[in-house]
Amino acid sequence: MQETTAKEPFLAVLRELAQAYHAFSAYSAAHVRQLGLTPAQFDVIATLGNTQGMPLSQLAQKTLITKGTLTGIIDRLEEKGLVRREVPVGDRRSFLAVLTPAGEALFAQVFPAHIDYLKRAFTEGDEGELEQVRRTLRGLRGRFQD
Amino acid sequence: MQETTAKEPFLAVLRELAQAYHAFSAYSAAHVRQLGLTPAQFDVIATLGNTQGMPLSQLAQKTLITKGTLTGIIDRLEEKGLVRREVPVGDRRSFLAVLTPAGEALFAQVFPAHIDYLKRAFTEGDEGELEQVRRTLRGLRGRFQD
DNA sequence: TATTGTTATACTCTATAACTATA
DNA sequence: TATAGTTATAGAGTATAACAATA
Repeated sequence: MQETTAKEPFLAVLRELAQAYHAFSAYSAAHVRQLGLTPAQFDVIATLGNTQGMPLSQLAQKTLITKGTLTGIIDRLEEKGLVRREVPVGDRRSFLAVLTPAGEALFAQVFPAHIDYLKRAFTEGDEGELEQVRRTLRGLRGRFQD
Repeated sequence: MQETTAKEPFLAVLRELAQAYHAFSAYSAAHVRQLGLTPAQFDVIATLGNTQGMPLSQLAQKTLITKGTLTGIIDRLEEKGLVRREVPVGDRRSFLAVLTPAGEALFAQVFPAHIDYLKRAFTEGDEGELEQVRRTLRGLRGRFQD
């Protein structure tokens, strides 16, 4: 996926996709780590924010983290006192992952700050253009998973 | 980066970027692992293919892998007999990473197959569209690193 | 039997920084 | 001093499969 050739335009697209994602990741992670969280941990906090909690299965779906890995991430967030497991009524096979008060406080404090940080990369007011970019990416994703 | 709000269209874009990349990664990695390589190892093999080898520093740049990690990856590829380190004339601080004959054979065998595999996601003949997608991604990347 | 999540194993990759050898 | 790469440390994510509890 390294050499861009005129013969394989789709390779150039994939390389750009990887590089765009990498650039975004590095940009975002630099900020997240200052908060003492890994990107995956931040993702979980951000996903649980403003919810009543959700089953680990649903959390795994939303964060794109596999269930085995998620167990470890939730463990570490529990150690930090940011998340707790709650047994939902009606199905004792599962747990809800829920933000603790400390987790909610952290979310309220750092999530908007992170959004602002990300937003700095989008200074110009290109509204309709963003919608077009979003559609383009949606289409690209669809090629690999539909 | 989970909830898409009309108020923050750029968040929707970033979420799509993450999901598009994730979908592509999963699609590609499923094939790569069948070859007994990790995605990072495949990336190195693919980058070294059809070259005379290159300094680890350059390889790190191209693959987006940091130099510390690259040391370990090259070590494992050396153990597999696919890559060797070569001391270039004129600068004994560095090494060239070079495919061994076995590495070249593997490259010749699996690289085109992988390209074909990836290509299956791009069945329609949308030539000019791909160029547009590439430009869109290039622009998105630029927001985070320029 | 199927589902949810945990555990175990064994690797692989990551970031960071200190370190060695060479330039 | 600066550069190329290695090493050390510590943590985090991956795949896979077996497992327990519940449905």
